[in-house]
Amino acid sequence: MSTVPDTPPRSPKAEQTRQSIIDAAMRLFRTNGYEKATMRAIADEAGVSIGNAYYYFSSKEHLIQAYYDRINAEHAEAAAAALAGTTTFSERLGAVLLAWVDVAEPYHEFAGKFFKTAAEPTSPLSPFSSESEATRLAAIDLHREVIDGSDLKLAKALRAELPELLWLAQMGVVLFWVHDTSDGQQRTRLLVRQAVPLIDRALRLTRLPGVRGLVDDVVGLVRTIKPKP
Amino acid sequence: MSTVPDTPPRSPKAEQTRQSIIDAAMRLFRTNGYEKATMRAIADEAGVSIGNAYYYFSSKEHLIQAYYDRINAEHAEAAAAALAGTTTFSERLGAVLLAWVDVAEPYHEFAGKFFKTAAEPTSPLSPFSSESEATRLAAIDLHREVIDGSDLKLAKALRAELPELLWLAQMGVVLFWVHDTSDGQQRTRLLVRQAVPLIDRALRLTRLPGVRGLVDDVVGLVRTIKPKP
DNA sequence: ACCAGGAGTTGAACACGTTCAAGAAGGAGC
DNA sequence: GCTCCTTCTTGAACGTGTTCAACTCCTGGT
Repeated sequence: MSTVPDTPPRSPKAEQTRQSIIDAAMRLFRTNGYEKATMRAIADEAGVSIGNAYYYFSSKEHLIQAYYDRINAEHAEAAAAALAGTTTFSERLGAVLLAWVDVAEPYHEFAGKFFKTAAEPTSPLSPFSSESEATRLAAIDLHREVIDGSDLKLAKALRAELPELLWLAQMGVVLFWVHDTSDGQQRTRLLVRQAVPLIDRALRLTRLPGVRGLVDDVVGLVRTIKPKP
Repeated sequence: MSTVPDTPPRSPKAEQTRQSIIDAAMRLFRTNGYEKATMRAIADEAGVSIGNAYYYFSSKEHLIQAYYDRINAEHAEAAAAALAGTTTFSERLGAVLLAWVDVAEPYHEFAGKFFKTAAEPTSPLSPFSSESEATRLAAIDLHREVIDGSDLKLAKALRAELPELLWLAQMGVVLFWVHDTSDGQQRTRLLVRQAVPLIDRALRLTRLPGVRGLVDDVVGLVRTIKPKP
């Protein structure tokens, strides 16, 4: 769930300091927003020196990662709860996506700033970066669970790639969400509610004679394009 | 084509200074990269003071806009040339997308920095922003031309929305491209070459009995979700 | 010619993220 | 106790993007 710490914890004391810095950062991000929460202010709030904050987190961006992890952890929990008792694919996918919108809602205000940072390919916060691999794989696994616990019948090849594709779709939802200025991000919820049944129908169509070959080729393309061999 | 300048030009002299700053920035971005090209260095190269550079461009990010405009202008030209003489949809779409990759190649190194700026929803550089509407509409029109000049036969509703959807696909290519670290962005070119025929096939499948209803609903969803009325 | 007022220009100053040389604290082996 | 080494901690200092009060220059009106 949690990504690899910047520096491996050595003593309990050190781990405690590490946590207090994260807590301070969380508090200030929430109350003051991203820009106002300077490294000096965070270090101050945590009762340590600036240099010490940098001893544990090699950059401000790395500090934000803790924030990301928290959202992801909350989502994993909320999604698990929402998945319990649902069996249809539509219900399950919708539950997971809407759970994310719910969990992320309090963070929407600064989400733009976070997004900006995460968008840069070299940033450790990028959803495609190696630093966030653990988080990414966990999220993909969640979608695998969505599929496995459902009634969906698919060709083996597609079934194998689908979790990653659904995760990509989720990233699309996030992109839409970040730009969504509607009250309570209603438009994003509308998008999810309407798109999910369509995805369901589309997936069930993949077994159609004329469509099948195309799907195989799409899967082949995905495999060609995916991360380095 | 060109977006609104940060400050409206007053005197010819001022416009000249403005241009010399852009030129200096271009030169330093190319030779030194984004971070090394400091505002002080740019101002120095342009023969003006730091404060003066900020008089014309309210931030370093705003300087990038000039780059954005240049890429778009070059692409429009290259795409028009590449489209001449092609008739099949695959050829035409591929030509436009590959032309973009070609045009953008020299800028790939610091594209991540540009992307970071453009990712923030409130940024005028965001491809979804109202400030970049003119550029966006021009790009969408380019895709309309791709379709209109081709042999593709589609339902009217889909045909109407397709240019925007293709533009969205192009944004997806850009996203992939930004993260593509392969030599000369070969992987992006591979993606385009392989994905284009698949898009072609998928579009031709939309007339299939079982698929048709789904496509109609997707078009309906797109219309529901699109920008505010 | 003069003036008023806006356009254009300047560089010192500010706050920020980050680095680093220096030191303090802690523990393992003796 | 002492020594040595690693872990942990410090704050001054650096370079950056950006701001701003003050300045000069230019232009139109009289």
